[in-house]
Amino acid sequence: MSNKWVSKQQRALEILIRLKRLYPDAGCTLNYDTPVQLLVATILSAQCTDERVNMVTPELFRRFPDAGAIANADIEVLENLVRSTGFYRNKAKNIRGACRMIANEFGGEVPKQMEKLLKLPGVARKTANVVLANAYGINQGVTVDTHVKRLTQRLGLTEYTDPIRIERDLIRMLPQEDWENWSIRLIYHGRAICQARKPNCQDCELRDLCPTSGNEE
DNA sequence: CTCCCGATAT
DNA sequence: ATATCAGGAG
Repeated sequence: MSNKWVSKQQRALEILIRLKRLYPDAGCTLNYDTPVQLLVATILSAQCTDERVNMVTPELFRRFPDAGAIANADIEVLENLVRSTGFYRNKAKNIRGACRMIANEFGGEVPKQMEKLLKLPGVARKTANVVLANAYGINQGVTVDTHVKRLTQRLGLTEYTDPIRIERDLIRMLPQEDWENWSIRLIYHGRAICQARKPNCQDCELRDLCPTSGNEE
């Protein structure tokens, strides 16, 4: 790695420029029609590919299109509909619990405040950030999922392993209007090139900016 | 820290 | 066989 990149922030900003060029059309890969549906899809996406989530949500949303419908659904029916996404008992309980709270306390709409979102069962910073950014265009934080965590560490932009602390580092380094741009493009890059098992550094356009490039052989 | 958990790639 | 997937709760 060249030593012309004196600070982590300078390197992060250059990486952001590259990512925008590499993935100009990157966007949320979960399918949904409403903020409630995005919230449900994001809860289902825990430790599961978006592709798999998109296989179960059409039937789920056809039968239970809004928060009120999911709130009143039979728990075993929900479990069977979401089973293939894994953690299906927790996920069924959480999406119903979240929809009950939304229907009863938030007028059937996903709240736009971080504090209220974090009260929903199955919703922590990562899910809240995804919903706020993609449904409402609100950049309240940086989404740190497994890909963002892994790539931020490999790129030497944080010393932490805790997603909350990693998010704090990224918030300091990046302009707020690019918080979601950063996350979604790192996720694309993590899926396509910098994979968990195989970093694929030979094909990586960020080689010269990455302190761990080439260490995977 | 452990547990939740099915589908898929390696 | 094992690691991993837009994590969260106890």
